[in-house]
Amino acid sequence: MLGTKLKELRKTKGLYQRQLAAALDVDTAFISKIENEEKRISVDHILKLSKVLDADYAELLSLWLADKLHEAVPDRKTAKKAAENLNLVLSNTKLA
Amino acid sequence: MLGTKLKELRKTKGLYQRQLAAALDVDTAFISKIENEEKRISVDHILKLSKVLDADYAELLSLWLADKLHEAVPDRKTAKKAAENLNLVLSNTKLA
DNA sequence: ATATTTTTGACCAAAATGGACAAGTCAATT
DNA sequence: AATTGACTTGTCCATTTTGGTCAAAAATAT
Repeated sequence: MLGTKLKELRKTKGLYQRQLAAALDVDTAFISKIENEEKRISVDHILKLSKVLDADYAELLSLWLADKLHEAVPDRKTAKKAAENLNLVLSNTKLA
Repeated sequence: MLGTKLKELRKTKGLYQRQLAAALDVDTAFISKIENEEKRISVDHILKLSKVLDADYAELLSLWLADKLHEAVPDRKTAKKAAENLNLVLSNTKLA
């Protein structure tokens, strides 16, 4: 999910992988793998990319989270239930 | 979050760590660390524990997910936003 | 045809995971 | 005060995962 989204964002921005690679200080092979969901991206990379791509960080994060969830819980219904529950849990959590 | 919840569940069920350890085929030291949030628990362990503890799997999963999220995104507000977004993402996903 | 971009496959070091084991602590009994 | 049972803590280890690199191949313009 996230990789595909990143690729879309990059394309509509008219950027090359090379430019994202520079922003993260990695090579383009790595970017390619991220975009094709072969490698997972770390959260601080997401932060940087959200800036370069002018995208909403939290939105990208939610895709990252969705990937994690689906990886761990293949059953979509259960995953969905867990995600709904997550919001309940978090809304009962006081913010600092 | 999850470890603490598991400990509570175990206590109210009047079980010993020993019994959970048996269910997962690990030693009690490991259970102790899970309950005290020193080690992360895997998803299939969660499944087993949900049975032994007679708890809702999806609910436990949501705590597992919350832990993951907070680990990766220390900022609570951003985490919350991402979690909300997650539901949007998942509800637009067709179930198979 | 050739230049540029992207993908693929093999590989790697470093870190994280999932434990075991021994020894220690803490309460409750005896 | 000695023992027992439940839990915790520290150290250690093998295996797996992460986070990439590099070279070469394949697509895609030009």
